[in-house]
Amino acid sequence: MTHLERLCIEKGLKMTDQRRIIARVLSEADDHPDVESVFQRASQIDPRISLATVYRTVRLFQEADILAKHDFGDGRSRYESVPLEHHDHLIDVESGKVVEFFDEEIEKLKEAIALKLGYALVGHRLELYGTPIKKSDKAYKKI
Amino acid sequence: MTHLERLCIEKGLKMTDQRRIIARVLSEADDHPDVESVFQRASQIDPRISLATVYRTVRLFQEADILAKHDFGDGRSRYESVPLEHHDHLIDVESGKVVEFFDEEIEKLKEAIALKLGYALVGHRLELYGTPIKKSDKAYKKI
DNA sequence: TTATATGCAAAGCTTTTGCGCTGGC
DNA sequence: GCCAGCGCAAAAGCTTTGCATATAA
Repeated sequence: MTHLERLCIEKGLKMTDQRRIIARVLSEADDHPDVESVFQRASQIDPRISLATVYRTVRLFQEADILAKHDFGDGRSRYESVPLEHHDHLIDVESGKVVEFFDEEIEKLKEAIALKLGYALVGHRLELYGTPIKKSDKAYKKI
Repeated sequence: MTHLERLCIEKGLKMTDQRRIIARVLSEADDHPDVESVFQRASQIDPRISLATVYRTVRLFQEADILAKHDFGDGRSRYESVPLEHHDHLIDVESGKVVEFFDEEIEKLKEAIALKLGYALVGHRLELYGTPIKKSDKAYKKI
């Protein structure tokens, strides 16, 4: 049983074949697939699945807080099973590759800034967009 | 002449009545309007304006780097004239209010993290989502 | 059994685009 | 006068939904 399926059961969600398959696809993904990709991967496992169900299921999972929705600026939503430990994303604007990172210091700052403004932090999103540094680049000299 | 119109001229953009009006609406906005809002405000100044032109114009301004596009997770894009100094956003999830803030330390960290990962930072987005802290809240005690 | 989930196709929303007309420069 | 910009309406892309059928509990 996959990680996400276990979480579904813990949340008391009714498990259908479709949900199990979608949970598996999302659990096994090491990228950040959009709905279309999830649908394609799920269809390969079982063609008896519809795009509407994928949309309904990712929404369900999201509302159950076991799936995170991201928007990397390309017009569609991308998904990622809620990781054990939080992380942020750096998007390579040349290749579209997504690099995950975690920085303790920046996490503390987020909390502190919200507090200073009079808010309790309930969510946060940080995305960095960058181009790979090559030795010839000016930026490389900074290192 | 509004701030944004001046920037348009500096960038050498051809100025039509419509662009001037849209620039004015965006310059005078102290919120983060979506295209529909910009269209409505512009229409009040001059009804001879179409939604398509608003879309084309915000895109043009964005490509000229004089307008910033945001996505606060409600399905449409929100716009803000590029501020003199960069800032991030905290979104009040109860009221939808958007608070702008700037934190030197977090800005430096963004750059440093990208560099550490081998990237030159070309863009970044930080949004905090929070609920207002009342004296009765548990979080209030942290202050 | 009974409420809930699914598939299909239609519709909804935001955003883009083709085309003939208008208007800056 | 010419090329870019505009309005209009159609279409495109992502996502949601109505309805009849199927299925988990």
